[in-house]
Amino acid sequence: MVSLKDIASKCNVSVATVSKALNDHSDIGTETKTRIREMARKLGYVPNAAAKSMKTNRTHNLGVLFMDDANSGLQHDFFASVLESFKKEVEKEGYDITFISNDRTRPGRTSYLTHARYRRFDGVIIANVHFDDPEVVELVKSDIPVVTIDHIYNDTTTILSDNVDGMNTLVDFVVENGHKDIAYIHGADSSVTKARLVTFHKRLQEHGIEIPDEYIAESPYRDTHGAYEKTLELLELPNRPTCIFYPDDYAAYGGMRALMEKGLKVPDDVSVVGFDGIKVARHIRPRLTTYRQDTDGLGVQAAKNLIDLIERPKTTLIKQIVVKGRLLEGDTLKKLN
Amino acid sequence: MVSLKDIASKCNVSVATVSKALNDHSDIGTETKTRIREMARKLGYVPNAAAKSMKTNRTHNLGVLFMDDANSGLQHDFFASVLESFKKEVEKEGYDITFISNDRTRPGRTSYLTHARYRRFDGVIIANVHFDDPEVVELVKSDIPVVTIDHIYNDTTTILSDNVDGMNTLVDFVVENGHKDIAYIHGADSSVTKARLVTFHKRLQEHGIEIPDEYIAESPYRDTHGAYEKTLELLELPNRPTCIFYPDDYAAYGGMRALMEKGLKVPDDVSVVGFDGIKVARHIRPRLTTYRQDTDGLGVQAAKNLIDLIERPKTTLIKQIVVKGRLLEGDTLKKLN
DNA sequence: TCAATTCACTTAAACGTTTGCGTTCGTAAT
DNA sequence: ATTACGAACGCAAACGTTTAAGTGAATTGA
Repeated sequence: MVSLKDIASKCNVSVATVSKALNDHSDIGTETKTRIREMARKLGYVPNAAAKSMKTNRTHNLGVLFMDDANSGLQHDFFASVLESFKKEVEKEGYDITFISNDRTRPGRTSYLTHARYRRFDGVIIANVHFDDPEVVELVKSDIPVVTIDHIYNDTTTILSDNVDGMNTLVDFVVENGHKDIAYIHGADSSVTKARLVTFHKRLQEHGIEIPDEYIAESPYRDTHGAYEKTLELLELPNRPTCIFYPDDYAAYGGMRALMEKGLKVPDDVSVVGFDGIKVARHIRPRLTTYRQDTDGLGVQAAKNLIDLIERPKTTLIKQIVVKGRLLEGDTLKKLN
Repeated sequence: MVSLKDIASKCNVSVATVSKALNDHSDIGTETKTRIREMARKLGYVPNAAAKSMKTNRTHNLGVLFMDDANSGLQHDFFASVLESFKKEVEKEGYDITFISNDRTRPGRTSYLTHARYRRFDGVIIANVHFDDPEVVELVKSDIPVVTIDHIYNDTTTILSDNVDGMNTLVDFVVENGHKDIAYIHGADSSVTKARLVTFHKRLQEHGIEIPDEYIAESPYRDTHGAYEKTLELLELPNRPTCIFYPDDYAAYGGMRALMEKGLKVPDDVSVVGFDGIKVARHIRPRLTTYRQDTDGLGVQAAKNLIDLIERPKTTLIKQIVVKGRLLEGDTLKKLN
């Protein structure tokens, strides 16, 4: 690998001069600069990120931490989408991204924070984790700039998908279409779930609609089988709901399977509503009626804010940023009026 | 950040001794070792990857290059799955992964190879790119260990999904079920497409089945709309096929939409066969009959081989590794006999 | 008892950068 | 003719490691 030293000796100047020339410092003559740059190009010089980072204390590398229950990792549509747009956005500013390994079982592994320190990440984005995991908390509380997705910590910038708006939008839409008997299979306990569940009840109450307790059930996110089973239970009820909300689109497909097996048509017999707006859902019939989270917006906001936190710490304040999504009208909701 | 120097002065030993103690060299006394390690722990010492890599010329960081036509990036199911298992596998050996940025439009961007050199990746995995892109070729031809997915270069280790076996399996299955009029909407030109297409014709010929040219059409991978349109064209034919092969599962869903809109039932009127076995397909009814590529196997093989190439260059040879998938029997193929 | 060996540690150089400070020199101002 | 100054460049230290070679003391062997 050719280094500054090689260029220096070829050009009969000092290493310092080469460094300054390549970094366009003002105290190097124009003629010398071009001479040096020519030589650098000719020799195929590539700077060494490691050496540079030792002096500058900046790596231009960001850590990514994510890990969900199902261990689906990159196959998690929502997260993959957010990460993809995050990646594109930070690349514009010259940052790379590296995963913080999350294999908790490996012997000799290090904590998330230690891993982040080892690589000297300039900042970290966290999503889809157990936010009360002590290791996650340790990382969040550290001096490393952090942005979280969909979970609020004190003193940490968070990008939130607008779950309140999402649920309000869906409830309004469903009620406008004449539904009153609405069941909700919600996800496992978390701040996201709570926001949606509370909003669900609140908005329906505002519409003057009472939801019996039997209409509320819990099933993990992205668990088609769980949703399938809970749906079957709902169908046993004496007063069957006319519409079922699911924690996410995957779960909705699981529920639809249960309905089909029971000989019920969607949406003629029972309407179905998802949450997420996963890409593939647009290509499958019947198209799912759901709330599409703005994963692009989430990723871009996360990127912009993390970079601000890193590059302009004094003028950047910790904040919560809410990103709205939008209703995706499909074919799984029957108009009752 | 606490460094070796800090530990050294606290322990009244030299920096070298600390380094050796932490790396468990044999020429340090047991008592000293434990004393030093205790202190390191107490001070919260974390090694500096950059400094280490400068001396060792190894970063334990691998580059990932991928980029498809649709720019879907991480949202590409097949690739995301392969990458996920690749990631888990390399993490076992203490490697991290960093994306090689592929934003070709950014001003001041560097080539893939330059980026890889800048970060001093120990190795690189390449998938889903334009393999004839000069920049990709440059990277492949470099001295950096490379493993490619689904594309063969000379002198490069490649992990291949078994497209021949996949197509044979599908053809056999379809023929066994009595189909003779089989159309194939294949993907855009590539080595993968060619392998599948050639096998398609060959195997059918072995079964004594002749496929008219009108039954063969082209539509890009993962393009539901393209598949939709091509399907409509197929349906205009005087002798309608009884079964249609698609380039991938997404395309198959696009095709099914066309069939539904024409009032045709799947599989009663027309059978549909996909290729990929994307996760979500298992949760949607009707379940798609398809060939599930072993993305886990591909990722693991890519990881193992890349690490071999890096760590044991003299005893590792360049090879092509074929990973078989398996038939995923769904509900979209009608038994005609 | 003395040389040879082993043990436990230190020295110092090196990896490739960046950067504050110093030096040299030609030119302009006094 | 002296002083002052800016332009252009070099010096050297520093970042945090690793490692070959060196050193001194204790142990061993004959």
